[in-house]
Amino acid sequence: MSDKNGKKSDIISVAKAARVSPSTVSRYFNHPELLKLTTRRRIEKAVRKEGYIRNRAAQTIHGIRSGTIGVLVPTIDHTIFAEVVQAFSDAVAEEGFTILLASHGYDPQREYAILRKFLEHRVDGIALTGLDHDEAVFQLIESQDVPTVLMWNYAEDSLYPSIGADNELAGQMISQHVLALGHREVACLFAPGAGNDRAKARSRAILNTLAAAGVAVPQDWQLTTVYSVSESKRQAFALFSSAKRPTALICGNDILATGAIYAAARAGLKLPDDISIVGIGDFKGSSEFEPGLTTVRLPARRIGRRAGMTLAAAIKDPKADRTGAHCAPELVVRGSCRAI
Amino acid sequence: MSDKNGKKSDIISVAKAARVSPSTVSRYFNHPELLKLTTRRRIEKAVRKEGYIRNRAAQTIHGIRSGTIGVLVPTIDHTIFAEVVQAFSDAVAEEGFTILLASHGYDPQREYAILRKFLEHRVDGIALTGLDHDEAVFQLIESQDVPTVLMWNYAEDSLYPSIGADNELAGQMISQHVLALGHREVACLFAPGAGNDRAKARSRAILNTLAAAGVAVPQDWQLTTVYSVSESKRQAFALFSSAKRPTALICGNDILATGAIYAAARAGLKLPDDISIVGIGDFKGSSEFEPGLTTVRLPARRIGRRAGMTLAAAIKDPKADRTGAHCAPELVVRGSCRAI
DNA sequence: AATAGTTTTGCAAATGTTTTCATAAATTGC
DNA sequence: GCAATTTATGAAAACATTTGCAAAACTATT
Repeated sequence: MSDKNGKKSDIISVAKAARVSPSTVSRYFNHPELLKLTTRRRIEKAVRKEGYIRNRAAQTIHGIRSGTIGVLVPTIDHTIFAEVVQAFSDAVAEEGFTILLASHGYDPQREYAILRKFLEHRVDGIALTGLDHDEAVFQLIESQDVPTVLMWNYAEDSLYPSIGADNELAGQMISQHVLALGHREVACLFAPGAGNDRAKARSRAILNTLAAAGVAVPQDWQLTTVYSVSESKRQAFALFSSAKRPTALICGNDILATGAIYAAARAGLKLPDDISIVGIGDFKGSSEFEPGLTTVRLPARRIGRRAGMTLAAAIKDPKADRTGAHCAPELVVRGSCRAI
Repeated sequence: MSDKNGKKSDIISVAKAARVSPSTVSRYFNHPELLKLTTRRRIEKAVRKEGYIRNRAAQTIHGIRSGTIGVLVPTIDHTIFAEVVQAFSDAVAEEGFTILLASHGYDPQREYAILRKFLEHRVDGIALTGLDHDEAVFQLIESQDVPTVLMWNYAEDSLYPSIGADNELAGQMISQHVLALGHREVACLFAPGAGNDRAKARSRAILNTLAAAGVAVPQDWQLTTVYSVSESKRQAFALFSSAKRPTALICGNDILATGAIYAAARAGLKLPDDISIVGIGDFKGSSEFEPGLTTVRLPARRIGRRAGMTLAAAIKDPKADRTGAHCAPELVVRGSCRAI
């Protein structure tokens, strides 16, 4: 706001320094091609001298885009979301947008409150995580009609363009693989479904696919644990220490699988001879375990990038293609699951 | 901007609906205690009916704070930064701020450009990662005098309040531990120091501490690798497969150590009997390995939270205490490093 | 050198708020 | 029931810009 002399530097002070009118300075930034080369130079010098920095807030009240996009994720510090956010941010940065980032911790109330905040800032677009959201959330978006995308999960009939993987399909793929390898004694380790349609879709699909093949997962082999290596390690360890052990453990995501792998090590079980473990996600590092984790890749970076590009396009051109995109999951077979 | 009827809804339309003047509506939001209860009710109803959402952009040009803080990290999708950002975001959210997040990928040019963007948005505060930045960056901050904190690394004499761990000390601590356990054949695996004062400080301290104890690390045992499990695994595997093996490997951070651990598994080496491996960071999950990773904890969450609180305080009260804070690193001894 | 045409610039209104100051309304004391 | 306070509201200026329109400054043409 102030240059080295402490004077505030606005478009007017620049205009004075360049001996032109404020309008001309405005044009210098917004339509430079309308200016004579010499005035352009003069203004450039004045801008530098005054240390002037454009004020987007003042532009925004003229209906000009704010250049911000609100990104709302459950938590930032989970590999998956961090990757999506990184890719998203990079993609929209190329188009000149900056992201407002917030996390709601799976709390619908907070999600609504944050969304309101985003709208107060007059974000040009909104990216939410997952398909399911409070009715109030959708109403708010509808009423303000801000371009919106839903990331991470994919469904053809989602309310807003969804860009992500079909989590149901992912669950199906991994269980089919496990079945194909001959496993019939299968346990599951899921993330809690509350406020998390991705987790819900996966566990549903896994259980259904197994059931369809005649494999029923007993109640005490259906474990649920928060998204955390240590928690899943504890749970899996308990499972492995019990009298009857499954031949395979299907985990709702790779983090859970990581915990399970460590639990197996602690329990003295060798992968994949003593126990098969699979995950969903193919997070950074999942390929590096010894043996590598068999999983279903959900292309986080691709999703983030694509979501960002779609949203940026929708903002720049309201008539742009607003259909979602399915970033197909992909079975990645490594050494952690063997045939029986 | 528009309610369900497509009419734009601003403070004036609300005023009309409530049959009061715009000033009164403004007061309803900013100084509700000045209003009569009945008018307050009337306005409340009108706001709801019109679906009005405050416009921070319009407030901001009145010199009112924008309610945003610019956070600039090298990359978002590395555990450490994700954790810091999460904690930071939570802390400032409590004070009503939303973060503008961007990553520069260790490119000073981009850092400067992003900073400018932040300032265009009239952020109320800025959080940068690390102590070292381009002269231009500091000049820009200086000229706009925006409250600023430097996160992650700590130094008493930093240009702006720094809140983080003393990375030099961390490097010292881990190498002292390794030395104390009797290791003399020590190899190192560092992250590249370019544009990364944290990495630089650590490797410097490690080498110095070892040297001071009379342990010289031969050139071909000083490995450098990008921040990636797969890369460090490759490098460590090469090291472990060579004719002469060190008794201990000190890694610049836990991610690198993770790769090294997998490399050991692949090379058929048992931890800690055949090789000792240590890291720096104590990232999520480092405790769960079998055996757990001996490392130096850098309290990411505490740093993020503290940085957020300090910055928020500095914004709200320009005379607030602006000294940094040292979140001391802490040696965490687990099973991955044994005495010789 | 005058005219017509084109390019460049400035004026003034507009944007959505906040805030100061003044006025109107309500409350109190008598 | 009236003046003196106190409280609640409105009018208008201010904030930092953009933009439509008109005026001024150039160029090209004759």
